[in-house]
Amino acid sequence: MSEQPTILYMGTPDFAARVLSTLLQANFHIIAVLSQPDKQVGRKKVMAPTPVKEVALAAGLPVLQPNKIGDAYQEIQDLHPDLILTCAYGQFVPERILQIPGLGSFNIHGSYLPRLRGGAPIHRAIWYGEKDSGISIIKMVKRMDAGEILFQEKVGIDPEETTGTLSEKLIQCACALIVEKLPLILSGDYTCIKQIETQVTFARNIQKREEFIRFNTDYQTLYNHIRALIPSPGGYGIIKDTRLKLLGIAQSNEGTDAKDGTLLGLFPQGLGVAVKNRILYLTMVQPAGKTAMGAREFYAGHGKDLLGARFL
RNA sequence: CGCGGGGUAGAGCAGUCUGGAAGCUCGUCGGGCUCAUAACCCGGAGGUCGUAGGUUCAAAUCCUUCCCCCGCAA
Repeated sequence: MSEQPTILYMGTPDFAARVLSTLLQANFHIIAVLSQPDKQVGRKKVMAPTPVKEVALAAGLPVLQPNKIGDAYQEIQDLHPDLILTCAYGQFVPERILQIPGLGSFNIHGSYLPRLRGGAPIHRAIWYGEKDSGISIIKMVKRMDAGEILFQEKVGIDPEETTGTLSEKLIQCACALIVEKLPLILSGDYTCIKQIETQVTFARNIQKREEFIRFNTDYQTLYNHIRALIPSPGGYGIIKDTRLKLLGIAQSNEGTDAKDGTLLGLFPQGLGVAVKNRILYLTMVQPAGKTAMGAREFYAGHGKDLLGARFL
């Protein structure tokens, strides 16, 4: 047991927590975990541990949460990790830290690199209408997600995929891949492939203002935009001064003469909205101040006021 | 003390300002109509109006307590 190389794991959100759980279950020798600092969450200002921290604490692992990772340089060095593994940590890791472990520093990234480097690869994959994405295990270098690729695996994206469903697929892929390949990495049994720079694309983090959905855009673009934000952070449209989160949608081929954004009524498939002379169905919706509800429920309470009204 | 919306029938809402018989759209149950229906018609069941107290002849409605849910912002 103690002969195994030691691993320092760095991660923050649920995605990284699931991977950590899997690694622990597979008995890899993780000696400590780095995660983003706890932050106040919600209206009550409750300090919430990050998902990775929760898993780590449950496993009895020490957790470091420096505001700036550089602040923890000494502690990291004192841990003498043989290897650093990151997965959606949320901070840029400086070179001097990457160089600490003898076996190197590696990152699990939620895209098929070199496509979609950056912080929101899952959201962007759907937003950009990609047909597939994947998981890549790469060497960490100075530039974000630019290191050489050790292993990667593709994951298909269905036409009706959302960020939620794709995340689940990618998590499972990541868990399987890292459990299979980590032993090879620990033993140095791998080859590196340089990323082809001409094929690089970027997946910037989602900005607040990108959560606002306008209904006067191209049908497919709008559809991709909305499903990319499901379930989180959730895109919203504005109709009659009311903010409506759009949490479930479906395409259709049915036509309509109504202007873009017109709420056509309740159909078996959901609330019909006109977009470029085609109907888009809203199946799950959340008015500001309310809990999420299905199309039928929303229509029961608000239908008569909003029939014929238009989203901006 | 960050800003704000809300808790009324199984669901979603109106009613609260200007106290005075519990309403709307659905669902559900029963019946009818139709070649047919997540269509239409008729009828029924179902609510101590979040909690606790106060004011009043009378409280969903006014005052106060507490609990819970959510949007924004961070």
